Amino acid sequence: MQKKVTIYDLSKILNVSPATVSRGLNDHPSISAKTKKRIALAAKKHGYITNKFAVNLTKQKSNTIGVIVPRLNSYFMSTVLAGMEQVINKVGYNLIISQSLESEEKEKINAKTLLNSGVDALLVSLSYETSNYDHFIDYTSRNIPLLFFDRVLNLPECYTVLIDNKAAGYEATEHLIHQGCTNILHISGHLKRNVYSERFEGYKNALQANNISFQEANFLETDLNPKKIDRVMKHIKNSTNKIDGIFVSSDNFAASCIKELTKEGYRIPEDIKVIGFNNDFVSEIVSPNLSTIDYPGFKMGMLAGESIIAHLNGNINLESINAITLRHKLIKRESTSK
Amino acid sequence: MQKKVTIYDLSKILNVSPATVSRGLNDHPSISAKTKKRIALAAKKHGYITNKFAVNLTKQKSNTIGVIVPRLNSYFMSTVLAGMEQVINKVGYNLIISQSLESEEKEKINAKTLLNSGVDALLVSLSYETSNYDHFIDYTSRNIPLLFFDRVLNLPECYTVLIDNKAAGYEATEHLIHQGCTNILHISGHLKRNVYSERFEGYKNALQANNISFQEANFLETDLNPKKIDRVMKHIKNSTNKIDGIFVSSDNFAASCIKELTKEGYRIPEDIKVIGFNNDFVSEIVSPNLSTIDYPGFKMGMLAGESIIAHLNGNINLESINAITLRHKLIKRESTSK
DNA sequence: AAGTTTAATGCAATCGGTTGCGTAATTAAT
DNA sequence: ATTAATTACGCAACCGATTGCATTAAACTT
Repeated sequence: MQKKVTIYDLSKILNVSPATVSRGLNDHPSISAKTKKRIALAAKKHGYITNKFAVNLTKQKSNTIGVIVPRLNSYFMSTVLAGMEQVINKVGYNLIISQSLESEEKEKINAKTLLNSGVDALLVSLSYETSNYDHFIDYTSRNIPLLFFDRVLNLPECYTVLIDNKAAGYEATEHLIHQGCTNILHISGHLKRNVYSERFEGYKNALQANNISFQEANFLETDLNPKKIDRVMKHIKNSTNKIDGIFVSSDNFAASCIKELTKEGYRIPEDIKVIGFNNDFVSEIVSPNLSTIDYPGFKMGMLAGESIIAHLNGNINLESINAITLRHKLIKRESTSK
Repeated sequence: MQKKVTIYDLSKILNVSPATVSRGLNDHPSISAKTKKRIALAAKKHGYITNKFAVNLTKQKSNTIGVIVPRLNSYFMSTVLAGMEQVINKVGYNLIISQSLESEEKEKINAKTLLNSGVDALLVSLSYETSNYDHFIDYTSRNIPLLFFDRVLNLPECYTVLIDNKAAGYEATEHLIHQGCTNILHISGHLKRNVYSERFEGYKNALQANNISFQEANFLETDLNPKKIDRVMKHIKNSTNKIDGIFVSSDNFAASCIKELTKEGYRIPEDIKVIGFNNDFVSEIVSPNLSTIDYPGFKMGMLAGESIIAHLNGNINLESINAITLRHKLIKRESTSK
């Protein structure tokens, strides 16, 4: 193994000071062109690579951004991350990614770990469980920028990137109503999270606007895990009024519903119409095709990444901005046709 | 904003030397219990957090592991990453994740960036394109452990985690044969990558073992992008001998095939039987259910993570091990039933 | 009581760049 | 030719923790 080459080694080789080598490598204006060339050549020749540890220490900056997501293995989240990674890498930053696995405890630990490892900023999408937010105080009190995306939190110092879930929930529900549904079941995630509570709001508003009274029995709070579909099926079968429409807050779960309902003899969309959320890949695969809300995950990731970078570079100041809302889109497919 | 507290601040407050504070915080045996307690208390009281930049510099180690994957937004990859993240976080390491987007150029850049940022090890799944491997020399020559998973490379110093793709390809193909198929199309990814070339080998071996001669026309090298399904459909329609079985190297693509074939009037599995690869979520959603090869992504991630950690801790030496092969499993579903 | 262990802590160098300030060398101005 | 202005570079402190090697203080031997 070759031992690592430092600017001190280069400075000896070139007979200049380490300061000159450092400035030369960083293209500092006060170094002459020839000297820069000599330095660059020597650096290449001896395989010099800058020791980021030392740079980080002096600059007190790691060029690294932390991310906490509920889970990595979801189509939506991995798409968001792909967007982030793309813009962030382009400007020389790195992404440290960790998952909370929907646990508040793990989210806290991750936040602390990332704080410790010196991330320059933190991007978070909250876990299902989280209801105490003290672990973010460490960041705000240290002026480390904090940005929430998708599953957000309305802290005064923080900035959020999301879609208008209330409007989207409204549109999805109204679409079902327009297609003739009158007794619509809403299968939601945990209401603690904005994304679900707001879609629920939208759902209720759409009902009201169309003179349909909301029934408690038509609301199901779940963890949207396709493996726990049984409870939903039981609920549907046992409902007193025949359910003729379902608005599910996740495509995966909606696809499972379609699959299971079909198996039980229900015809989709004739007996029950179904609409999902996310425009996941499965929505085009399931039969019948799933109507859904297009959710711009990749753009959300890019935007979150761009915003945080711009803030770090001092180009924009997130403190004056509250939230960025992305455009969503209703996608009508077979599962809700008349 | 509170200014950051250092061990020097604490040492002044407590009237001890910085060395004592450092040792106290690290539970060094030569510090008395009372002093340790005083130090711990003061640290908590003043919100001290260790400056990882300084630690990294002295220790020349970042407790960070780099990962390069082709894409983040794939069900399989995000599952692998979830496995890695889980084991790696548990032992106090962080994961820096980057994606090559199937481009050799980007893979090279990522490798360099990660090297620069001082990762302690690198985990790689190769891009489609990559055919030159010089960017990994920087790692091997510096004795930075390098581990390939899934899409691997057989370098002497490197360690790989994968499944037996040849056997899996054999089983998938033979299953189709057992179900009565005699003219089986294989839709593959780029043969440059082991995962695809070996499945192809397995496919050919299974044909041969069953006295079916391999037809060039029954092999399609693609990039497995569902958006480019047209070419495949054309191929199937134009094939001289009626194709009665398809072995696709990806569930997503297989699901798209089923969808499209059904649309064109083919009956699955009566006219054509289809088997995929990966046991992705969509395989259970598509109608008919897709037979496939179960591919232990989460375990693969865990194993890769555990191996690299064990190596870094000196518990095992990867240099003596060549490859770890995980168990796969044939999953028979409706798409290949008789 | 003098010498020897043992326990507890401090000194100071080190990791590898960065950067404000000073200085020598070169060029421009008068 | 002398002074002023640039240009090019070096000095040395600094970022914050770690650690080998003293050193001091306390405990133990004989």
